[in-house]
Amino acid sequence: MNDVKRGRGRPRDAGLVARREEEILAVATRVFAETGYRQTDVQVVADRLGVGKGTVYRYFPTKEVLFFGAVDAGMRALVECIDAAVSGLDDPVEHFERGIRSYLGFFDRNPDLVELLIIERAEFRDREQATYFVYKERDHARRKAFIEKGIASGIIRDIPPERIMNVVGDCLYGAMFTNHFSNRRIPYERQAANIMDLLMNGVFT
Amino acid sequence: MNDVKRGRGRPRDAGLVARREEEILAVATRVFAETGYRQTDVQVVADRLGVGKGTVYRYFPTKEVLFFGAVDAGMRALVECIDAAVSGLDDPVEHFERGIRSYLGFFDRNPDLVELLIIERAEFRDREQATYFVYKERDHARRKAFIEKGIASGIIRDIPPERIMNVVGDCLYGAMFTNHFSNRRIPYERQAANIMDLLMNGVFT
Amino acid sequence: MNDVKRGRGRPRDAGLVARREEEILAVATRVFAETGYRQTDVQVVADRLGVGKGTVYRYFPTKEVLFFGAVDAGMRALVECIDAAVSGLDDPVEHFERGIRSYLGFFDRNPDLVELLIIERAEFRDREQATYFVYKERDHARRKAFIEKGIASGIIRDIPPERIMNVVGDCLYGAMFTNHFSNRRIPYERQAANIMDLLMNGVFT
Amino acid sequence: MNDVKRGRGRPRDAGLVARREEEILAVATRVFAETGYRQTDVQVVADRLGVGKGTVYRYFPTKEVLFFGAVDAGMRALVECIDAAVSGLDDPVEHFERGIRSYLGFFDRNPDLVELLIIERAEFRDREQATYFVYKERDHARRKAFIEKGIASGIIRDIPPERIMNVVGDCLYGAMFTNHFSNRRIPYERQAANIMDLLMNGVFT
DNA sequence: GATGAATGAGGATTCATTCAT
DNA sequence: CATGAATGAATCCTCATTCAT
Repeated sequence: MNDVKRGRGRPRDAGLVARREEEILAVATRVFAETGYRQTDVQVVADRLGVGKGTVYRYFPTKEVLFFGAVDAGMRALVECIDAAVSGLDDPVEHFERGIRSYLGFFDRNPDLVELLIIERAEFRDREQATYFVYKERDHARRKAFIEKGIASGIIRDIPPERIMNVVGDCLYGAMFTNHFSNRRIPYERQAANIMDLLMNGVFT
Repeated sequence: MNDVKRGRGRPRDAGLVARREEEILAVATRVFAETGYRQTDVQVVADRLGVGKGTVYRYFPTKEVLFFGAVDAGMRALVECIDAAVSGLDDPVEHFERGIRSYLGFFDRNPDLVELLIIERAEFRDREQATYFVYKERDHARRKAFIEKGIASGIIRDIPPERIMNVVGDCLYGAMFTNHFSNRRIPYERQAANIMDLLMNGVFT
Repeated sequence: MNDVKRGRGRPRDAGLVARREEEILAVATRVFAETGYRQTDVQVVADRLGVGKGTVYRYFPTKEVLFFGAVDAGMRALVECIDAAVSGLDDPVEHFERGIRSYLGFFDRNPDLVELLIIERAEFRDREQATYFVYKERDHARRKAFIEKGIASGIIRDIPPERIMNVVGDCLYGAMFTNHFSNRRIPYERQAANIMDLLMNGVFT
Repeated sequence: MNDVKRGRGRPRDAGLVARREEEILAVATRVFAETGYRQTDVQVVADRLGVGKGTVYRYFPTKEVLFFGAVDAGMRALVECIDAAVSGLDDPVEHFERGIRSYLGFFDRNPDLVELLIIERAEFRDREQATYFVYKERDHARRKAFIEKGIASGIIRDIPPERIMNVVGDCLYGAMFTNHFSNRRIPYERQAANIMDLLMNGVFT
């Protein structure tokens, strides 16, 4: 942690800064999710942290940066969670289900992130791409390769991978929002199983 | 002073009121979708209509009422569109596909409503239920009966109707948002066909 | 009523106009007293009358004129009431008491006028003189002569008439406001008697 | 993050806050008295103070709070003034006169408070009790006891104390308003003497 | 004459951001 | 470094008045 050349004065403690940032982001996530973007007063974030407003501004130069910091932290955590869940799984079916389950489980435990995603789209209409889709795209190639491998091994039907990715992706995205918005209370494991059931067996006889 | 009923003076024109309301809602839908709720100045709506701000307030007493008027008009149109598309269809499979297709087609032609739905959820976090789900719930029994009939006639697999409704509903909701947010440009007829394909045949072999 | 030269068209019915004006003033008095000047919407006055807003404006060209019309009507009624009560009374003491009693009685029956007087002063700070004092001054000479006569006849103490007029006037003005503002519920006859008692016998032994 | 108590950063200066509040109230009193409540733009108060409008709102969260702050400060000062004038006086007659004189003197020096009292009643018609009467009532018992003592010692006539308090109270209240509204320019010492004269000797012979 | 549709000036309040202490 | 006092741009809504019908 101290490999960097010592400058003059008190050395920066990068770890401290990082910890502070995390604390702030955690509180900001809560407050934004509760109150919305516009309605959130940075003062409230500061109050909840027990620090002065100026301190928050020291770590995040604008409210917007603070907000996107929170969204980003949430999305990073989501990706980590899913990666951890599917890493090392060889069976495509199992991989599929674990991925779905961890996605739903994550949002079940982190409803604030759902709010943040909605808020982001509502407030920052003009951004090229919403953060969610940035992360989604980043992983696109990997997921595609996974599907192609499943097709090659004869486990997945030989149809355009994009078609599968789209439908499954939409289904999860929709489930995540619907769970949160309509207060639907299916345990996420069962919900994942239900989705898998339809993906395996279809709707019709 | 009590002969108001005689109808002296300028008569009220109920038709005028209705027409005005529609015009205003149409413009408001555009402006809210472009600008967001908070960022939208009612003055801008008035300007685009070429009327004074007071006039807008004559018809819609608050900005919030105006906004919900727009959302509601949009949802009513959606419901009408789908109803028209599936009315008189007996074959469950055809009914299913037509429903999906008209849903996707409607939002494809009315991207502003997608924005409005997002904005509503982001700004009016505390509402009991978002308008979309109010409308969805209103139709719940009918859709369920439809599925049950399909099961009874052996065309739809004999699994809990709710499970099908949830997965299909989430899939469409997710598709609608994803199309709009990630600027996905699949023709809606093909997208409907893709979804139907997976619902009929599943993902796996 | 028709002595004026007939003009062309339907002759003006001065009586009708006057009656209409009175009706409007009566309602306006109520509404202003209830709601205050600024907060009063002329539309509300019109609504309560069951006429269009334009009609009110036909009779009173501005809200301000309407308000002062109401105040003036009230003050005219007060003066009439007191005049009627004291006319023909020769005994100064009785005259005094009757005047006080009718003043208090009038405001007791017309609390709206109290509000109007307050409102006038609060809203029209810059007027040369509030209506109440215009009317008061108009009667000044007569009251002074009355006191002087009482002094001359040895019934009233020989002190400057102004002193008596001031103290008694202030006492009544204060009583009128205080009755209304602090919801004091002494019957006005008794209150008049109490005031007379102190004016006759003083406070101290 | 929890060491706020250590007092890092710019310390709060309680004295500064109090001083600021006083300054603001002083200016607000002037402006409200000049302009009225509704007509007063808080911006004007800020301008006269040479600060931003936001600063005024820092200290007084709404215009209404600001207004009542001004009224209250005025009434507090009145009470203090009278208390100081009569403290330590044993002779009831002297006490009486000093009280009256200091009341009239105070309002003579503080005409803005007269305006504020009127404005309060005109704008806040629906309040349980106007500030003036709140303060008056607060002192009721003390004044009553004073009168009763005077009666017991044979200096004040043995009549219901309330009667005396009412008449004298109304007389002062009316004098205060009348002085201000009709621009009456009697020196307050003489006015107090005049009132005392009538209270001692009555009007009639 | 009567009506009510249209207008737009006017004013309270919030809150992101800066910067002196 | 940390703080919080100060700022002012931004925006909703009301309502007197006008005038076409």
